[in-house]
Amino acid sequence: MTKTKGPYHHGDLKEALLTAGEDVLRDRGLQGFTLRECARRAGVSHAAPKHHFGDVKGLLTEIAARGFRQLTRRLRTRLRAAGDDLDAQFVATAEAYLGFAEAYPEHFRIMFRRDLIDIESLSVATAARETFTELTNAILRQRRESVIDVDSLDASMTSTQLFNDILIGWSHIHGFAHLKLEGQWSMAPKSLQKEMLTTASVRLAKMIQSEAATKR
Amino acid sequence: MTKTKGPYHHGDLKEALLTAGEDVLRDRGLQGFTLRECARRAGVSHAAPKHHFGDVKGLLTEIAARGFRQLTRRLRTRLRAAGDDLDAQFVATAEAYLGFAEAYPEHFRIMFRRDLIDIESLSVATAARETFTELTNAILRQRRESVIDVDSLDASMTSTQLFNDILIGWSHIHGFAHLKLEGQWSMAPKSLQKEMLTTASVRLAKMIQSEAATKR
DNA sequence: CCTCTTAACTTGACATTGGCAAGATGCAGA
DNA sequence: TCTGCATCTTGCCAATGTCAAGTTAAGAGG
Repeated sequence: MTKTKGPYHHGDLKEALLTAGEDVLRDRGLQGFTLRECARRAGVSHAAPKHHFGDVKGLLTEIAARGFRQLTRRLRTRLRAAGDDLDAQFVATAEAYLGFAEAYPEHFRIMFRRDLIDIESLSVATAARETFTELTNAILRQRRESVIDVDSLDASMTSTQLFNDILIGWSHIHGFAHLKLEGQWSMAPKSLQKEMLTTASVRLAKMIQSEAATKR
Repeated sequence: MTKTKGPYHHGDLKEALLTAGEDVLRDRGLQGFTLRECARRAGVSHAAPKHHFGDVKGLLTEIAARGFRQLTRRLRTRLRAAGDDLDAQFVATAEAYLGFAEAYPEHFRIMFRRDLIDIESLSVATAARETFTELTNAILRQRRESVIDVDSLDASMTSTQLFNDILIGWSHIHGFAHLKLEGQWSMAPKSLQKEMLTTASVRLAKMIQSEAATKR
């Protein structure tokens, strides 16, 4: 139980604390998440995290930023595997989002807790913008418009037509994932839930496609 | 700061602790919620809550149940004010849900936190079923089918058609409310957000109406 | 190679928390 | 009036977040 006489200077304590924090989240949950436990796992004293993150909010904020980056990666990976079919692409995005929420439930929780993290911090705001861009592109594809990069996000958002589609798309995907994560679909037959998401997502995808077509 | 020499037996401490707990949630947030602070506001000793709620999870669970009951009331009230127009009815449901989330943000948070509350408890499960029934009826109205009461919920849920509509409807409403609550629509022009929810909800309502009509 | 500034980390302390155990109180029923 | 028992208090413990002050060593400047 004694400290293994590591070097006084850790080398990369910031990184070590981040992964330690993610470990704590994974197997103790948000309730069991403590700065001191993170420090213990990183093999440093209980006050060591202060220098790198300030307080517990600072550490959670950086972990949340990692969550957004991971979510973005997942969205891109699954999209690539979906092929050229528009419906399949939208379903892939919805399933990737849900898959992230189920694979990293505690990350998902803190990412959407403005009281626990500093949502305005550079790292979170930047990472979240990247995620949001990916979701915007999911809608743009359904509308058969060209995708954008993160720098064009604000400009694109001035289109109320597009934003309305995004609102429908993100709310659908996020709402289902959040309710599923928190056990609110328990009244539904478990076997059908995944299939249900697919069916629902295809319906929305077709609606977005057809309404975009009629506007043309 | 000394205790004002109240009677040893409080009279209705359980109720007093619940309202005290709601007060703490309102002006200190979920982070600042402590059993001891609740006890202080109720004017009892720090261990008094144990007899009525066991631990902090027990108290939060009952507060969450109150949240579901309040949400149900709000859904019913706003629906009554919406008149006979189907679109207006669905918009009223969506706005009532969002309105609850904004009026009782901390309630909303704990209601959907299965790690903080006992989601299986009788009070929460019962209250949540009532809410879910109200949302189901919102969909049934769009489908021009007759509404149900809470006892018919399980039977109705065997219809995959209906459940798919519910999934779309609740995910949409809940997802928007949750994302709004946690500040994730910041990139959108604030002035348009309420209007945006209306427009989006009407689109979904019409989709549900028309698809139900073609199946007939 | 030496010094010395300073970032990186430790130690110790404090108020606060949740929860347990044991005791005090007084209501309700005999 | 007496007594059982739910109700509430007091006292305690380990754990936590954060702060202040001390310790270490990495690395820049000579």
